[in-house]
Amino acid sequence: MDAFYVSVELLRHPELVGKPVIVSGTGPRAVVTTASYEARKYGVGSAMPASRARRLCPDAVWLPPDFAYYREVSRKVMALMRELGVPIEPVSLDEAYLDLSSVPDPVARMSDLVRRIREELRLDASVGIGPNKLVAKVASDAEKPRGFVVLTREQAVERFKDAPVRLIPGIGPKTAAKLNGYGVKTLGQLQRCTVEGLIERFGETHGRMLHERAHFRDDSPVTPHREAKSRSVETTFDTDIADRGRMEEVLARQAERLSGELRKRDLAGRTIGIKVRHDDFTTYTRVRSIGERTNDPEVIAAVARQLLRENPPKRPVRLLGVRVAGFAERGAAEEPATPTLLESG
DNA sequence: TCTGGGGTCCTGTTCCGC
DNA sequence: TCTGGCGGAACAGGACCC
Repeated sequence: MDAFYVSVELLRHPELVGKPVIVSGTGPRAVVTTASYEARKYGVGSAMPASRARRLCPDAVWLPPDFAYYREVSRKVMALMRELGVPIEPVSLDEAYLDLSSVPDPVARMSDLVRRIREELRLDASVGIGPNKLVAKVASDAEKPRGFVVLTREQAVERFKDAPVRLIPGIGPKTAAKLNGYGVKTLGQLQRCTVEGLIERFGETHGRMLHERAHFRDDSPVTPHREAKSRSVETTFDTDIADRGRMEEVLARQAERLSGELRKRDLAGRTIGIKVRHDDFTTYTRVRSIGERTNDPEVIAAVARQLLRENPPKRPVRLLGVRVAGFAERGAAEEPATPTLLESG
């Protein structure tokens, strides 16, 4: 979906159509969630500190995110997609892969889908069609907004050979900087690297992945349902806190919220963790596994508190978080009861 | 310029039991 | 009784994605 959160907001704020609109939190440490294409002209983009966005585009209209609403609209988009009757892998509220390999005329079906999304939901979408998820993903981004790009693997290799390596999902800032350090800036240059050379510099898995992706080879399946592995709640404070008692109160409240989310989904985990970010952005995490799975707010809070006491922050704290992982194995039978080892674990 | 929140996956290390 | 090797689980951190 194109600029999804902003576009959804424009449905209920039609007077803002054509204006620079930014969906973002309001605090001093907020970042931009989505910017309308008008705002992007000023250089505003996702994940940018809101303070900077405000300087770049002071006249933008600021809206706080309303994820409940976006979820509702997302469900309608996904429902239209599901009418195609093919495997669908939702990636996020605004993105999904469809396995069209069994469909006789995928281009026509996707044209229909985009038209229906536009007519019935008044929203724009971009489509990429290819022999695998990687080609489809890059193609879908290539001509946003309202893009519709169909490519073979060979066409993708040719079309993007002069693009920066960052174009490839999975090549982030660190990998791109490292590649640039070796003089590899474009996908064409990456395509000419030997797999041996990449493995030497990036390790077996990552090196091989870079080589495969440079050539737009990808055999990952469209996975309709994936089990959650962890669930977390974290908070960045408007101003740093140094008081240990206040930190423990925060952890307790987060444990309460997290417990609610877990119970809503009928999840419970054996591994409880905290995350601490100092004022200088150094971050550490600590986890502890306990004897049996839990979603009890008191138990989560007790372990979180214990972890914080055993690993006190060395500087003022800007972020605290709580996480629960280690859910039941998919399809596994209930674990036999084992004693909880809160103290010794 | 000063960096959200919610996730996944991978790697390297350490610990422990056999 | 001590030592060594091995494998799995747990843990910490980092890169990345939307």
